[in-house]
Amino acid sequence: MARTTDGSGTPVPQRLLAAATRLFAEQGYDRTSVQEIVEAAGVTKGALYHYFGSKEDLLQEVYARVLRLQQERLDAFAGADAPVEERLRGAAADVVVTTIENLDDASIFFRSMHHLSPEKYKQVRGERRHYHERFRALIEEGQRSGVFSDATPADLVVDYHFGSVHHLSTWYRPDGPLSPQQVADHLADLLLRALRP
Amino acid sequence: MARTTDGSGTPVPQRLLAAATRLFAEQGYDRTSVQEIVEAAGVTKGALYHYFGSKEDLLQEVYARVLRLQQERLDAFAGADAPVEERLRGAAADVVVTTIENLDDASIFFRSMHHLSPEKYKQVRGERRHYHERFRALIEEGQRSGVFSDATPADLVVDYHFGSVHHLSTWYRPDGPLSPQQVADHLADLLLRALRP
Amino acid sequence: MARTTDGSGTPVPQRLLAAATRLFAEQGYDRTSVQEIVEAAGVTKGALYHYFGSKEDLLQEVYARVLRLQQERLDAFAGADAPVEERLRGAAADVVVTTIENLDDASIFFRSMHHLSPEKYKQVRGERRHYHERFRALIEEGQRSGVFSDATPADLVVDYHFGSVHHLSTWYRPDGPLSPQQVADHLADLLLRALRP
Amino acid sequence: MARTTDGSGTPVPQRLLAAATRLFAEQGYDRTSVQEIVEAAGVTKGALYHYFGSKEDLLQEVYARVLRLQQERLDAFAGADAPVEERLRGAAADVVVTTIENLDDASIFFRSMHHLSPEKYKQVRGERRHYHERFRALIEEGQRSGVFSDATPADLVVDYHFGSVHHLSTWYRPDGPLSPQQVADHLADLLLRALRP
DNA sequence: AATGAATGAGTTTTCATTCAT
DNA sequence: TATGAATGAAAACTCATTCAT
Repeated sequence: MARTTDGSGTPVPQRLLAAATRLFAEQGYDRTSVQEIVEAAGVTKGALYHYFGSKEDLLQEVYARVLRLQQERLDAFAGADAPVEERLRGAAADVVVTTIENLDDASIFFRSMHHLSPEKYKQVRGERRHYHERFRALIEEGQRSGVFSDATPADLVVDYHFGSVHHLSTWYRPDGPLSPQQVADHLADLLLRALRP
Repeated sequence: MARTTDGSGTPVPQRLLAAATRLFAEQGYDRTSVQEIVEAAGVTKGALYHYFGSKEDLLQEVYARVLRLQQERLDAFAGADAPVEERLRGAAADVVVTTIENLDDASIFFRSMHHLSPEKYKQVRGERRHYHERFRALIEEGQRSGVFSDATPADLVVDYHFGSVHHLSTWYRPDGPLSPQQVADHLADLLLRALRP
Repeated sequence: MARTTDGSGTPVPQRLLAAATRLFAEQGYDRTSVQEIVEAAGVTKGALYHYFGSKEDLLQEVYARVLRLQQERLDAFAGADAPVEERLRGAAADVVVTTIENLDDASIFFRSMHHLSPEKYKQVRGERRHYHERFRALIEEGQRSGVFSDATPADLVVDYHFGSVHHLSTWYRPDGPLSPQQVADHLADLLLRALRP
Repeated sequence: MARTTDGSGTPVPQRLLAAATRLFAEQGYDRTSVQEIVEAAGVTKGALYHYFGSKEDLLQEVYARVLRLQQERLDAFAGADAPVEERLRGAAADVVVTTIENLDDASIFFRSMHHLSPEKYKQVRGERRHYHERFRALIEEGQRSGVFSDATPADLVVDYHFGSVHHLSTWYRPDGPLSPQQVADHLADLLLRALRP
């Protein structure tokens, strides 16, 4: 019975994480008080500090979850058995779809990363860099094999694409004219067209 | 004379604005206290509140300045007497250069916009939309005349490019290998290559 | 036990309320800072805001207590089994005695009521009106039965009497020549003499 | 041209006093800022401090005006050539009428007196006491000659009546059913009825 | 595993007053 | 006679965190 004092049956730590994610996305990290989080999760402050060392830990947990998910998906697409342009297109479109499907996490990621303490920030940045490098390797592979133009450094191309991914949380609305998959296809298409030799 | 009590000769409001811009960019809006701003500007809190109604007004002033500047430059490029692909390339590269030259303003813009009160937020968004529409019109003009591919809606193309512009403040470092102009040329190039029919 | 960190054994909220009452009466609501209140109560600001939502809430609590007390006493006197002139005399004298015995509350009541926010003010006024109406009903009862003169509207008579009650905090001094009961008897006497047919 | 920079032709000090009176009555002394006063009067802060030494001086000026007026009127009524009950009735009714006609001044008087510094407060209290004594003398005169009952000390009777006068600003509304004169007649009547032997 | 009272340093903002001009 | 920039002290309130239970 412990850990699940409300009707939902969801364990307390997950309830806290879900509440924090929503509130951080809606109001920003600094504007969200610990009090609001525990109220939204239906627990008390003591419970939060029982499971998480600090408010910042909560934020880091959100990141950890997102990073893990995205890295797994990228690995799957990049390691597939298919021509490089198909693998890149698949990965580029997939990150768009999963970002849209977790827009809250994405908003938090790009808005609140700098609220982490230097050491945690460094760690997250490291994992992020690793992710980017995997993506870049895909582009370089295509450039070496002549499938992609090498007019632009692969680094810059990666930033060009991820810029548009970050930007999604600014403009994408679920009730807009395009489905997540349509947006993803368009953005992947733009990337591949830009890379045509 | 009362307006320039330190050696610089710079009027107090401008000193405050400069200090606030730097601090907001470095630490974020919420993490910057009014106390820090006035200390950096070498005045007292009373002086700040003599010129600005609130901390938020200071933030809005930063925006107003950036928006004004960018709108002016876009108008100049878009209205030039040249083929549409040259005008688009010029505008697309210019916004990258001026963004890099004012990276502080840009960081603030994309990170702290949501800290404005609803009404001020709406106003800034409105001006921003106007700016985007001017840019989109350029792309649509090229699509209609067949110079650009119309495979992707112009709206999405605009967001694709501005995503990368916003993203600059995340990765661009003045001591990196590329000059602002080189980055700008590469990004404009990617845009125009993606638009090739 | 956490609630009684000083020697007195009195719970923190009551200590705060007592300190606030005394200070509001002595200095007025606006002139009393939250800092002064918590110092007088021997706690910290955080503790105050743990129990009371705002400084204004503290003020309203003072009112609530007074209103409750006075309403109870009036009900007892008005509902007694005795001729109307005795019931009115009893009630009129009693409100004087209890006002003198709680002069601090009374000063606050008549000086600081208008410092409440419009909604809270309205609520207090409502309860106050209810109290006045009970008193007026007593006078009207006597007027109808011919025991009291009806030369003056009952409303005005109520205001006449309560004017003098409010006024007590301006002039009454515990070390003066008259005891609370003597003052009460005199004022009730004036009221009943004025009502003689 | 100096002293009358707006269209009204009213000298600046009087404009300031009028603005301050209205604002003090509406919002209370502490809640009214010097800035609000000068804006309402259409001048700047420097002008205010040119004419008045402090915000408190403004308050004292309001008092001085009221006290002077009321003392003059009381002297006229008390010194008239008429039976004492007519003189008392006249004075008692007159103070009600003039209070209603200057309700702003009255509100300020009874609410903000204690905001004066100790020395100014003492001075105003002194003048006020002098006024009360003149009124009391009238009652004592009637008591000695047997026209009024001496069951109640004259002091208390004065406080009884002035309590209701102070109270006027709490309940009297210009759009109510009774004219100032009617209210005055009723209250004077109550006083004299209470004093019947 | 969880409570909730209490802390104390921090926040933005207000304001009467001064003074060089 | 009047300006308005600037001061500096104080205001109410917030909040992440701790800890005895």
